Amino acid sequence: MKNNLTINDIAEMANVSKTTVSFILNGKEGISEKTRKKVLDVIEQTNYKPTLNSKRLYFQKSFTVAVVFDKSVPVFDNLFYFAVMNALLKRCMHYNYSLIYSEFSLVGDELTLPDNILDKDVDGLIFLKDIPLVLISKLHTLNIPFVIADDHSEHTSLYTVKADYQLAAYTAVHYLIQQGHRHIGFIGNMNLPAFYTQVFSGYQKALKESDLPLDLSWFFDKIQDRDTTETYIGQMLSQKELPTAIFCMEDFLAIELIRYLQKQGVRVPQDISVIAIDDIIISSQIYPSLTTVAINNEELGTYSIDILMDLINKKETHSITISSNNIVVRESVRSLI
Amino acid sequence: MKNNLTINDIAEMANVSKTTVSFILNGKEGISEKTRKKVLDVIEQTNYKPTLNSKRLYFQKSFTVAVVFDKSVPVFDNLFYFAVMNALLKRCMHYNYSLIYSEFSLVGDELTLPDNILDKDVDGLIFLKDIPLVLISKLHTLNIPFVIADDHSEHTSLYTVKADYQLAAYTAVHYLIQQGHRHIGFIGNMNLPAFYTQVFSGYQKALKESDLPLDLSWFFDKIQDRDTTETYIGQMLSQKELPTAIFCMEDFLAIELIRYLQKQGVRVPQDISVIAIDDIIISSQIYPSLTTVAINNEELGTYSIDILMDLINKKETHSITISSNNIVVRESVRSLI
DNA sequence: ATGAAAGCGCTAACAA
DNA sequence: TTGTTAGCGCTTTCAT
Repeated sequence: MKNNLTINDIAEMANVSKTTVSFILNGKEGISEKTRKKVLDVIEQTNYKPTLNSKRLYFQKSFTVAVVFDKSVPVFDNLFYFAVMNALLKRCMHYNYSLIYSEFSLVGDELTLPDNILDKDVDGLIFLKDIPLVLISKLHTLNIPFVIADDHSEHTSLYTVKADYQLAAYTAVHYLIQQGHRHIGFIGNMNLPAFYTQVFSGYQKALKESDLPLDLSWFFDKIQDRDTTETYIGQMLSQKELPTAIFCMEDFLAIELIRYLQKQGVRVPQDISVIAIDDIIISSQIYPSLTTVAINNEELGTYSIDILMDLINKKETHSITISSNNIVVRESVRSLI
Repeated sequence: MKNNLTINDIAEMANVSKTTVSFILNGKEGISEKTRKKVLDVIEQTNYKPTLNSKRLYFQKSFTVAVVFDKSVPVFDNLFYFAVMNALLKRCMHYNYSLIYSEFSLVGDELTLPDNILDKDVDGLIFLKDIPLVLISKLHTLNIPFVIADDHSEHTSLYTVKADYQLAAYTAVHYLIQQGHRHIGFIGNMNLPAFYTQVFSGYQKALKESDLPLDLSWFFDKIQDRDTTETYIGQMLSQKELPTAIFCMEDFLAIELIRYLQKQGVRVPQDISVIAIDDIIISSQIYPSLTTVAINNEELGTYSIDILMDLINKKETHSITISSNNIVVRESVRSLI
């Protein structure tokens, strides 16, 4: 039961040269059916598997890509991206690539990348969500191909897979209006300006379409963390008139909002409806479960790898934006009609 | 700016042999300070990095380990393990190993493993949670080292890192008793018999210690999925007398329980307190946030890699059980005293 | 249609 | 203390 058969062993056993074996393994032309069968028989019997390490050396490639998380982002905020990872993995397997799990950090202006990236021991990188400029330029000097999945920036020189968040926001707010809501609040943050702009524009478009005004007393776009969330929600709840529904830029904001409303004795959706964008794992697990616009993380992952493979193989390729109007109706929105 | 410097280039530039360069790179003895400095200068100037691919071939190792998820387990149930992954990654980097993200599936008796495992393109594997017997024997015939993190089985021949769930359960229930609870329900499942046994024993021990009886009308250990959860909780709520607190085997059961109780208008913790084991990410995000016994996923990950490295390097090693009595007090338990 | 031989970038036994 | 040399297991060019 020796397990370390090499191509030489197979060649010997089949009475051919290793070139022949190699040709057969790689499906090349110019081998007679007879020898092909003979060799394949030996391979079958011995259960021989060529090792990748020789190929890696010969081709100067590692046949791995890394998905690189931002270490400074709390794991909770990354929930959305864990779903993407499964799509990445699936697509990598399709290309016979391995997917390595990795992370970078940027504290102050101190950028840290793992050794396997610095040593160029990966053929390409996938980032999730916008990445800082210093990282982009570092990657350019390293000359390593990368794709940003769920990018929100407006860089046109990068390879990205984006979701259409304007459409997603429009879809969410339009749904609220359909359900009879006329007083619709907004909760968001401006951490990612381009993202904010898209979402706000979708929100605004839906309001305008139905001749609804934008009421600033229910409009909070400077949420930073849990504390500011509480402060702003507190402010909103102290108004004489409350919105009947609140649109949140991201599920995780909505989850915090719901948590806070419940804490204050406000019932969701009886008193206030809540809707958001993303459809992260836990949105279906909280009470009330969250009505939201799903972002197709399967597509996000699949296209990212496709583009990255094109880059690795020096093929022509291009960025993609996926449509995002798939509303997932759950319990957090009440119908007023 | 040619990027593909090899050890030969460095040797040439420093006027030494590549052996010398190799020795210096690997910190071997027997090189004069003078040449060492000379070579290191060249390396510094050129920013030369040896590529791993040659080493991989020479050492017949890939310098990667894979963390292998069970594909059939819903992502939500894996939330606990995503936290472990960060510890795995950190420890892998410490050993200069890459961590590849991977999965297996077992449908019926059809076991599927990814090619990079079958081709032995990883040096070792980490599994999270108990794995099926067919997989264990497959791994043995493949002759690939593996460690099971958070195993609950009683196999003594495997390398595992376990948490002390008996202690965790005892800690949780003891805490409830300390808070004045005398009527404590139990919700769990028997999917993993050994796990169940441990947890039940901890629950029982805490009750017995305070001379509290085990009331079977509040005892449900056959939870399967959401539907059975609802059924059983329904049964429990229809009793004339209710427990003041419920202990759940896992956070995710507790989260479902809370969701269901709220749906029925039962307030947590005013009407019923809830406590569990795990401390998954979302337990702090729901309302009320969940009081639970944390399992130290940092240790779980770190020790798993340590053991795996010992196995890979053919060093003597042994399984570990980590202590687990760290209670995280949040909002879901009410004090009765 | 098949084989001989060189080489990918390292490590390490052996020689000097 | 340093250099020469032979691999590690593949792919591929060039002969035959």
